[in-house]
Amino acid sequence: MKIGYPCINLTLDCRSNHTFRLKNYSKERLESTIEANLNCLQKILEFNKDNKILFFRITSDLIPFASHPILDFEWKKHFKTAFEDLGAFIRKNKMRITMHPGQYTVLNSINEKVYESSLKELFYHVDVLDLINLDYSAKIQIHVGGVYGDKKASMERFINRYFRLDNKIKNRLVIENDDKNYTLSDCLKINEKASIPIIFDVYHHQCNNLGEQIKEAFKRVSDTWKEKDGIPIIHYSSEHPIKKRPSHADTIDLIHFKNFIYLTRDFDFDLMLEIKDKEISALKALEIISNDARFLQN
DNA sequence: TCACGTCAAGCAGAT
DNA sequence: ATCTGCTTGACGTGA
Repeated sequence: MKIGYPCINLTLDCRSNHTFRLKNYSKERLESTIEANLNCLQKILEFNKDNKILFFRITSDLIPFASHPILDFEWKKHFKTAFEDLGAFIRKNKMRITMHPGQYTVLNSINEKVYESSLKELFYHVDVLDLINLDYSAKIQIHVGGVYGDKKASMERFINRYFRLDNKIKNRLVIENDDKNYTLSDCLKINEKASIPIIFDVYHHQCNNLGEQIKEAFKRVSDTWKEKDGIPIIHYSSEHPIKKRPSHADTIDLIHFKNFIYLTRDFDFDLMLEIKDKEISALKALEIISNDARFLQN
């Protein structure tokens, strides 16, 4: 079991998600921004290594405007070596990496233009993970998408479009249950047809479910991950103590977390903590699982 | 130097 | 009709 956090490290004084306004776009500005982002990413990974955090989500903002028509800079060629170095570091330290395209990536959109730009965005994410030279356990996770008043048709549209995807994307793409539209049960139905692995988000499930208990859910979800996909990925958060659902907690609730770890003791998985204080909570979680057999076997 | 309106892009649900 | 949340945070203009 590896513990991870998404995109941003709050302890370090650098960010790997620097961007700028489209109206200020220039090749030079893009190059210097990417360079700063890659440098910071390296620092974050070093921090993670030093703190035994072996799971991390790379921000989609790593390359600003990567799928935008304005882009006129060959960033893949230009930063080839930097990506190779990152890859060597990640593989040497047996880290797991994921990426999560934003809310504008909607594979099942009824708007053809949105569908096309979503494909571009998926290729961008694939390019990053391919340049870093990671195996297919490095996943790109998306939600199923929009409902458009007809969930059945929208799920079928997702499946049909999934089948037509380039293998480069299919090898890495996974779906995650969301807090409003597509439940675990919906994702499992899609998996039956498309064999796409499912990231189970425990907190989303709490917000949006058909009554499945955690253990039952873990069993079903684990079966969707094949050998080449790596062990299952689980997303964990708990609800904010004051704000109403679906607000994520500001920091980890240690009692809730201990209970979760105990409940899932029969399963092995990598755990992404979607909690606002990022690595602070990840470090607390690590301490709790430091004597767990699933952690020790890594 | 700092505050605060705005940022490439979608969708659903609440106000 | 407009706002909010989603990975919400970072940019950048104006004072």
